[in-house]
Amino acid sequence: MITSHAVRLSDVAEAAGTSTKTASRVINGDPRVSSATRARVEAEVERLGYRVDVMARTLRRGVDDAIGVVVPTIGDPFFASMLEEIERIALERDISILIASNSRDAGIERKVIEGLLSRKVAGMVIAPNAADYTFLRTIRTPTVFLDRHPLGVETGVVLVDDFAEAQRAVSHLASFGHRRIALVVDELDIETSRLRRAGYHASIQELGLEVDETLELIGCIDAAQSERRTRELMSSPNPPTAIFSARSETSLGVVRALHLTNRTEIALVSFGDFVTADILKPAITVLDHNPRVLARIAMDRLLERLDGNAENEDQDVIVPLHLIPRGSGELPVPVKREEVA
Amino acid sequence: MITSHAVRLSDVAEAAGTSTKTASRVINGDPRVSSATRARVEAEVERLGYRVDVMARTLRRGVDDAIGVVVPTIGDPFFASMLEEIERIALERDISILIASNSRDAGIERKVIEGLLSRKVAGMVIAPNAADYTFLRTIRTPTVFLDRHPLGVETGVVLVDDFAEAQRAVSHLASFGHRRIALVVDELDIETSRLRRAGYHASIQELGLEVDETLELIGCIDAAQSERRTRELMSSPNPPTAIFSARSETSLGVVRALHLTNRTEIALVSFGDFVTADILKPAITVLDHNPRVLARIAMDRLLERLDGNAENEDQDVIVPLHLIPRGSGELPVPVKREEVA
DNA sequence: ATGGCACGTGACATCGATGTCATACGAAAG
DNA sequence: CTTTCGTATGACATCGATGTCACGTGCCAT
Repeated sequence: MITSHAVRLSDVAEAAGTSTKTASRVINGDPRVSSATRARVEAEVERLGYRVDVMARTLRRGVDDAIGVVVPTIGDPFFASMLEEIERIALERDISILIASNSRDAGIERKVIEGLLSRKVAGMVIAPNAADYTFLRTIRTPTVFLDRHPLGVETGVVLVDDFAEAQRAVSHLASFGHRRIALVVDELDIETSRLRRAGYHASIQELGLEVDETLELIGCIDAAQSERRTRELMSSPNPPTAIFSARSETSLGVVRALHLTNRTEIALVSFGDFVTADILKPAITVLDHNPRVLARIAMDRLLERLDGNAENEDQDVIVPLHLIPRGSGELPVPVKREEVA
Repeated sequence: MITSHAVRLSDVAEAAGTSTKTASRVINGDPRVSSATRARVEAEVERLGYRVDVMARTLRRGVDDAIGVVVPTIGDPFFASMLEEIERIALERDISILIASNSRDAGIERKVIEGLLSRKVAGMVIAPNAADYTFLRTIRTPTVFLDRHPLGVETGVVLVDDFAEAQRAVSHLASFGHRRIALVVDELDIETSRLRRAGYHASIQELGLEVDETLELIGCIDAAQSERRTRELMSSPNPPTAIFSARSETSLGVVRALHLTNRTEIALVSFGDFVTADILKPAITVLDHNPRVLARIAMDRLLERLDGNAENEDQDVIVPLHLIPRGSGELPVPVKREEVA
């Protein structure tokens, strides 16, 4: 209670008149302790405010009971929700999690992953950045990858069919007559970016159109970038009539650009939902890329692996998405000025 | 799979033909090592892929070099940004952070804090929940509290003047003629909720009005709650003409309710900005409660304390807010139907 | 020459908890 | 009455890194 925390297990043991080993048995729920001794030890634990030293325990055991989670950025609502869900699940099992972000920097990512490993985490959930994961090839720590395939490691991943879903989104826009459809996407060294762009290309070609590079806004790493680029594009000579934004954070920028320049007649589909998307005018049509669902599946897998079950390790899990039509994706092609005149 | 990371410092030392102690000196940058020895050790570290065992080091040293951060929820964008900023700053100093959330549960919060302590973190940044922190009274671990005063611990806190800022926000609404102003607020066991409500009361009374309890939506813990309650309120016999929402997450619910029921003529000021607040129609007037600023100041304080400097420990830091008028807070009182008729 | 000193080095104990193995005891089996 | 066995317990080594302290060497000042 009112102790400056130097209470060790040996203090408890001494106070209870037993050995540290027996006290250790008690706090670990070992049944081979007489109930009298157990009671005495438990009383002293309570009285002295004993708290196990996780460091010492982990050193001895060789493995912590916490699991590590690595995401590119915590601020991105997509990853924030994912983390929240992972934490919720972990809490149910009474295991704690160590969260680390890497600021989208491969060097930092490696450093934080090595940090987690040197902390001897029981397992890891990683939402990969662009990095090379070859250095993880030899580790034993059960690891589940989320959202993207890791370079250099052969293992199953929990993800969505980026190619097909992107293709569907673009085709959705096309079905309302759009032919000049722009793409707003993050950097192409990210697997999901490449795949979604490929899906965009597939859909364009399916329509019998040529890909117009001026309509591809590549390298939009955040909302600010994508807002700026969208504004530029919209004030160019031949702007698009529809936009496919390949990530919810870029969508925020696109939406901001369109609203602030009063171009909300432009059709838009966002890969990933975001807050207030349903109350904007028009409300934003989205592919509901739900981070909580991914997190849940990933945690199921990890917990299974922690129980020694590695059966499904090599198999991808593909989560299907729903396209939620809310208005922005169903806007028709505006009548051209020339045709009016 | 092949080599588990069993490379110890003694392995390195042996390979370099020296003692573990000297190897330890090398990896810790102790200058009292001949450059020849240093080079040999460093070569072996590289060759063997040695990585220090943080657990062992921390056990021996008695203190980890990571710092712990505790927030109520990671999903709340306010705390997410705060975490991001803290991590950014920590990264600059090359110290890692352990993030733990407590799902707004006092019991869990205590557990996670004890977990961090038993991991011997160098320091903590805590955004307090409703819990009692008396149990922290005796710890030595430098701790900075953020956003709210902790019960049971006398220490300075980095926060905003919730009372005065709330009062200002409500007075702002009143200055546009509003007299029926509703309050949407989280649970009152949270200090910030109580203070912001008190500010609301102060402003109401300043206007010479009575507080109308039916206009107080208390206990809105998330956006869903606040949306539901706002809808109820708006369809009551005598609805307000303006709303003061005391937290950015409740504001999301209010905005959703108003938009989905086409009541966007209702004035609104939000305590705390949120994404897309500036592009809604009307754009939302906010008190810019910026989590990054708080985080930066808190980290400055913590880092200072880690350097042994405890001067300002007892002093609160109060961060002034800016009220950003965007439209929703400047809407006039609509002409009443009776007066029209 | 020699005592002092700085410097590089390593043997050893230590941090706190726990795995291994041995032991003491009483009960059941022969 | 002895052997066997199960149960409760504790002595001790151990996990990996590092603090303590002592030692040996070479150099300088006396």
